[in-house]
Amino acid sequence: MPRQRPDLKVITAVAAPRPARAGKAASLPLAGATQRIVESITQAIVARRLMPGTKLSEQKIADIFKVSRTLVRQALNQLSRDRLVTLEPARGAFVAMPSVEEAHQVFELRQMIEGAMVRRLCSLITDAQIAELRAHLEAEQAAVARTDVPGRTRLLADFHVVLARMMGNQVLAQLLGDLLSRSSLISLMYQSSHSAEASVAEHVAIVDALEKRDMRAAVRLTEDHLDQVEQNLRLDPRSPDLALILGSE
Amino acid sequence: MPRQRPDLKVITAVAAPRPARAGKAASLPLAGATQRIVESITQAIVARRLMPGTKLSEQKIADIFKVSRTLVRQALNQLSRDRLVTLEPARGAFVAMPSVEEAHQVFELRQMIEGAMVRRLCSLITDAQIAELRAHLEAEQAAVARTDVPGRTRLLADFHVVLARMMGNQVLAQLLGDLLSRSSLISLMYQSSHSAEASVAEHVAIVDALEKRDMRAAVRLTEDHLDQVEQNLRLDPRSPDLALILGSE
DNA sequence: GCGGCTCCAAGTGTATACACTATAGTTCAC
DNA sequence: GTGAACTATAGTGTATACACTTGGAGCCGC
Repeated sequence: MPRQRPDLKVITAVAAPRPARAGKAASLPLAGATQRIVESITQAIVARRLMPGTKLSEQKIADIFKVSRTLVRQALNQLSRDRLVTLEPARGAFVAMPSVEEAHQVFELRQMIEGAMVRRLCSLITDAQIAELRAHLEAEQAAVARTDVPGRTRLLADFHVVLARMMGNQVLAQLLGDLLSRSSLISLMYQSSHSAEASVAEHVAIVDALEKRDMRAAVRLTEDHLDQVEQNLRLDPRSPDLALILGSE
Repeated sequence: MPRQRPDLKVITAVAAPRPARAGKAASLPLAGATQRIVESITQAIVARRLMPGTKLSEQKIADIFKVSRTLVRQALNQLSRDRLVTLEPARGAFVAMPSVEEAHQVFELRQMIEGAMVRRLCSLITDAQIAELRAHLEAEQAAVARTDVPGRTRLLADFHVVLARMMGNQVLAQLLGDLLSRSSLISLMYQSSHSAEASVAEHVAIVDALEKRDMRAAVRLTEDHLDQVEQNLRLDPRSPDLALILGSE
């Protein structure tokens, strides 16, 4: 059972050996090394390879990435601001364990933002963008059909980011990206029972409403979708995840 | 003319000489020293004591706060994530100079979030909270009356944070706090011509609508208010702020 | 035998040292 | 005299060293 203890090897130290950046600073690799670590750990958390509560030892991570603790600390600080890891003074960094309250607040905020987003999108969206969404939905369905769990998880989250990008608002897109990472961690904490099929169906309904430019319906469907996702988390009883808390050492 | 070159002394290195923290960790001074630096610089920017484009030399800041560059770098990294400072590789940290595009996106996002916030607040707000808002409005009016520019600027921004806090959603409150810091920097960049009196009047109108639980009006007034603030920025022509760009060295 | 204390190891928090990049000042060639 | 190349300096980027806190194993006292 090679999955017993959540070992840090799961971080995988990124496959891409530095894309040799085309011109000078292609997109925004401002702090190359640190950013690579942040993205690897973020990926590991979102892809459910790092469990909440797992300790992130600075030296171990430094060894994995072949850098000094300095850069690892920078990365952990960034992740701490994203609320994906918690820093306990003089104790170390741990994969965050969002509280029930925090989970609720994140979903409430998403509902507010995505509701407003879809409302505006109804007036702005182009036919080409509708087509892009349809293509995305097909990818979702395909991933569900072949029971590609990591792929479908990513695609289901990406749907929301794609919508954000269509607003042409980078500030919004980045914010929603952060919230989705947090949501992913929350779903892992409180094992979601919301079936992937249902999510896909709800996404389809939203796109249908967008295509018809039915603002009222699109907003309602978006809010309902997020309600569904939240309602299907196991937050109600006081069984926040005993197995996780105890299992994480 | 002691205001010629934007010297870093304006940071003022915080007055409180370490409150000797009562018990052990009073509220949440997780990373005491670093956080102190972040807050001092944030305050300096929001209070318009640091101009956009000002270089933030690591060693100078380290000397001011009597710490090593290590902690200063941590602070600058955090500020960079808040988009209050820009890090240029191998060149240093500078107070951010948000683009016109970014300014627009920030205000659009605020409109989405605050609109949704006020909509929900209409159903949730209590009479006591209305009273609290009235008290805040009086403070705003008082600051305007005595032409207390720093005070009124802070109070006008705080109004929005107070609304966020009334939602009882800390994630929302922190996000809006960050967006308001960015907005403050934007207002400084593109010298707002929106009079403080007008802002106060618009705030009053919003509270009036909240008191009547008139959801439609409250949302519209909130969105209009943010439109007004944005429209009164000098973004339209291509005079982004030549004086600032050239004046900042 | 059980509870508390002391001492030790592991790991974080901060400071310092060193390498390398960018900028400005100077010099040289044309 | 102007412009380009070179050099020197200042400042950032990363690594390493050291101080201190935490958690635990072992020991002693009760």
